[in-house]
Amino acid sequence: MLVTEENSNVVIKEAADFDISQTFDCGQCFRFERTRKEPSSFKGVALGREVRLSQQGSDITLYDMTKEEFDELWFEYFSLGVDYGEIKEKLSTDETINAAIKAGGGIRILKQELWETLISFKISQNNNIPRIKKCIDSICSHYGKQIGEHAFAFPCAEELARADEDSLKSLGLGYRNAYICETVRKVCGGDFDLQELNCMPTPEAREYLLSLKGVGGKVADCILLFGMHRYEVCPHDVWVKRIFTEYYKIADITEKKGYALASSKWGGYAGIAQQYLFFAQREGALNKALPA
DNA sequence: CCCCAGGGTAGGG
DNA sequence: CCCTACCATGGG
Repeated sequence: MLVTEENSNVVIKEAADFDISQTFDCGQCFRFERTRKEPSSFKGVALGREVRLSQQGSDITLYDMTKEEFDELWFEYFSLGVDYGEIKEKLSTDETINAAIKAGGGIRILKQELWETLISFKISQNNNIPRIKKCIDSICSHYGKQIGEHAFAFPCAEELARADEDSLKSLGLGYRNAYICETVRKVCGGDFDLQELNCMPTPEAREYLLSLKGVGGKVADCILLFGMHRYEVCPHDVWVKRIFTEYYKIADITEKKGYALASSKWGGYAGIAQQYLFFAQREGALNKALPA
């Protein structure tokens, strides 16, 4: 991988194990939209900034960016210091996961902001991805700082606290509105500390997250994986349940059984395995795979 | 009218 | 520990 600055853009050459389409379409983030199919191009907001990027082969261009900014923010955001080749090799233990890696091996787990991840995945419960995106966009355009002509940053807790519950509810959050308001109050009042959360060992961090209304096991795991890079955490969602049942022939999957199975099969990278499987299953790429 | 969506809560065994 | 009704909202 070689990173250079050319004509006010940053260019990553020969980026290994990185496909921006797979990375943005695997359901880990909700604020990037495709602008062109070929070459694959995306536009979105992260870390309080509007980003445009495109990919041709293994080369990726980030527009209107300096090398300094890339080094400071985006190298970590895209997890470019993580060796996914090595991870995939360790995960490659049966036909099903191999098929998933073949389909989504360019996924990188982004290092998203913890606060945004927390609120975003509270919204995700019993909801679909297009509508989750719509809710988050609406929250940002109403309460976030404007950072571009049509771009708004994700609002911090204090900014969200200015919204009364009725105004927030009008954004289509449904019953999740009350959960979000409670978390906003706790964070603003110092009763929930994100810095502290970030420093906790994973089991304690999970328990701490579960103390928030509207955060159950699955949402907590998404926050641990996508906002804190706890790669051993395997979010136990409906798609993974189906995969365990259909391809690994485990009947009556409960949350507990799912965690135990994921941990024994994929160990410290169970969360990354889950991303490959989730993506591949949604793309229909597991159909031809043999049962494990 | 139904079902589903990257589920969680409350309440009961 | 497990099971279930219910929870707003929108799309198919």
